[in-house]
Parts: sequence; C-alpha cells; structure tokens
Amino acid sequence: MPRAGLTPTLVAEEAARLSDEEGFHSLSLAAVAKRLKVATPSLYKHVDGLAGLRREVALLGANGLGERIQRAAVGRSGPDALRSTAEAYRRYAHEHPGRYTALQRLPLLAGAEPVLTADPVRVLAEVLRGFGLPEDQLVHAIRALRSALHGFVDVEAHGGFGLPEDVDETYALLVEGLVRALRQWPGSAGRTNDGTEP
Amino acid sequence: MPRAGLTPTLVAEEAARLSDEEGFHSLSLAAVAKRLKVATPSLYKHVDGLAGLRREVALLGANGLGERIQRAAVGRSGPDALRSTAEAYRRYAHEHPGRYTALQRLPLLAGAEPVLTADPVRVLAEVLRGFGLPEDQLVHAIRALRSALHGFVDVEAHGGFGLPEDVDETYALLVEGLVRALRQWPGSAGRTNDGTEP
DNA sequence: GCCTTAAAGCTAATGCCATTAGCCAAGCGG
DNA sequence: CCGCTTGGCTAATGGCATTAGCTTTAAGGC
Repeated sequence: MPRAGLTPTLVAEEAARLSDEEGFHSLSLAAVAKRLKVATPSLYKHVDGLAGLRREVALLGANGLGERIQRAAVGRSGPDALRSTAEAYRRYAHEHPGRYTALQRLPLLAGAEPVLTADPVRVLAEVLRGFGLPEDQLVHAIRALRSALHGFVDVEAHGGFGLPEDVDETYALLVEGLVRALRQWPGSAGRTNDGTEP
Repeated sequence: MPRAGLTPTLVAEEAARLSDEEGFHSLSLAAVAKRLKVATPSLYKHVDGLAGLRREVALLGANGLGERIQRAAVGRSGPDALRSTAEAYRRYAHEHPGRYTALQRLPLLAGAEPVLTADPVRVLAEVLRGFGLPEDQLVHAIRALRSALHGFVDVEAHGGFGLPEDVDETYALLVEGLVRALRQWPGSAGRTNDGTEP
C-alpha cells in the first residue's frame, strides 16, 4: 500500500478547507482524517492533536486575512484606505468563515508567538497612519477599529441581523462612522480629507 | 432515596453558573449533572439535550443582559444614556462570560422565538431615540452600535488586547467615538447635546 | 389511610471522538 | 542489497451524548 504522503501543511490546509465549508465547530481530527483518506491517529504524526490543528487553522486565517487587507490598502491612504481595508476584511470573513472563527481564539493559545507573515493588526495600524492621530492614541484607535469590524462580521456570521434592511448598507454606514470618529479623535491633528473630495 | 427535585429552571440556572465559572466551552450535560449530583440521563427529563441546555443558557443571558442595560438607561437620554448603557453592557459580559458567549448563538438557534422578557436590541433602540436619527436610519444605527459594543467585548474576552495600554480607556474612547458618529449620522437632525455640558 | 399512576431518576447500552501504545512496512541513505 | 527512520496502521482506553427501558417516588382520587 503506497503512503498517503501527508505533511503538516497539507493537513492544516485540509482542516482549513473543512472549517470553511462545514463550520469551525465541525472541525475534528476524525473529519480531517476521513477527507484525507487516512486513519485518525495518523494525523498525530503531523499535528499536535486537535488543539494543534485548530491553532494551525487559526494561523492560516490570520495570515490570509492579513494578506488580503494588506493588498486592499496598498496605494491608498486615510479614509480611502480604511474603506478598502474594511471591505476586504469583511469579504475575507465571508469567504473563509471557518478560518476567521479560528483566528479569534489565536491570542488565547499561549506559547511562542508563531510566524505571522502578515499580521492583520499591523496592517490596520498602517491604515490609521493617514489619520493624523497622536502617538499615544494609536493603540486605542486600532482597538476601536478592530472592535467595530470584528463585531459587525461576528454578529453577521451568527445571524444577528434579522431585519430585512440591507446589511451591506449598514456596513458602509458603520465604516463612514468610523471615518468620522477617527477624523475627530481626541487630540487629533484635526480634519483630514474625507476621501470623497479631491 | 429521595428525589433530587430538579426543574427545567434549576437545571438551566446551574448550567448558566457553570458556563460563567468554567467557560461556555466547558458546558456539558455530564458536568451539569455532576454539579446537581444526578446521573447524566436524568437531565433529559428537564431539558432538550445539550442543544436545549445551551439554548436555555443563551436565553438567560439575553434576558439578563437586557435587564441590566435597561436599568442602566432608565432616567437618562442621548449620549448620557449611551455611555451608561455601554458601561453596563461590558460589565455584564465580564460578570457572565458564559451566558454572554451563549447569547451570541441565539439567533442561529432557529425555531419559535421564545420569551425574551427584556430584549437587549430593543433597549439599544430606545437608547438611540435621543439622537434624532431619521426613521430609516434607526436599524442601521442599532446594528452599528451592537457591532461596536459586541466587537470590543468579544475581542477583549479572547485576550485580543495584548498591549499594556489601559483597556478601560480604550472602551471610553470607543463609546465617545460612537457618540460622535451618531450625532453626525447621515440624515441626522444635527448636533445633539453631547452630555458633557448643561 | 390505601392505591393508582404520571413522571423523576436510575442503569445499561450504543456510538462518536480524542488520545496513547505499539506494530509494520515503505522507502531513503549507505 | 541492507538497515533504519518514520509514516501510517490497528487496538485499546476513556469521556461525552443519547436512547431504551426499569424502578420507585409521591401526589391525588377514592
């Protein structure tokens, strides 16, 4: 019988696909093993149990999200960059719901901070550059931005927006609210171009 | 041997306590049964399996959160009501993390919408009354407000704010950002008193 | 005060999953 | 061609949810 030829990367990627397709709650060693046509215990040669598998999916999610919003921000600045980034953020969460869910728990998984080739938080920090915030407000502003984007995406993913009103429109309004809030952030240098005028 | 004297309510409340103390992920029929000094299958006489148990905890969470923020808002209006409500919202999530986590999944648990004695979303809607928003913007504003509050609390609960900067201060700044964003909401009647002046 | 009876709580049994131990063979390096 | 690393396997254990079916409690009618 020929070998299956698994690697840690192959296993993690299959797990991520499964998470996206069936939901993060459906991620199990047994399910991944079945997809790879392999017995469950075989996976232990490549990943560190279920906890390790989840961690790998979370890492793929963090890097994937980071790369996506990075690409969305490149060549833009200020409100314009924020709008583009916010759009990419939500789109990634829609396209990779399992990875996105996994990503949330990453901070709690203590241990040596592993290789994040593209840290989403760092990208958001760069996006906020163009808003002229004082140095000591940057961390607070990043946190607020993360909260708003994640909160929307999370509520949406849980079916929390039940009314018929257009959810895309709500998101656009939320992002514009963020732009306004950031332009008038305490201690800010003042108004920045809102990106809707030349 | 005398009976244990369980009721659906008693079981649900013990489950909620366990969720808060050990984390929602630790909620299981076996764990609840052990706390109540009862065999696991006995619980099926009072709740509809694990899914039902989670649903009950979610309901306790929704009602608890609703009551808390309701009380915080009473007698206040506009930005003042928003600040008080936001504070109560976060405090509830801190004090009842298990219930709060359960609550998120409530919308997905399809079926007959059950008795919500105090719907948190309705309370938020009333809080937004004082901001003079046009009728057709109310739903969008409520969604934005929910997103921001939940997002912050959720990131915080997952240990997402790793830097040493004061998290309470970030929350206060986020809430002030919301106040600004809502006062200048598209189509709004204009500025409202920001609550920091008589 | 008995006796019927609905229901509370139990034990036994099944099945799924994670995890560990230990076996076996594939396939690479010499 | 040979040996050794290591990928993948089977077997076994233990936790959990769930169902079936039994026993006995204790409430209410008589």
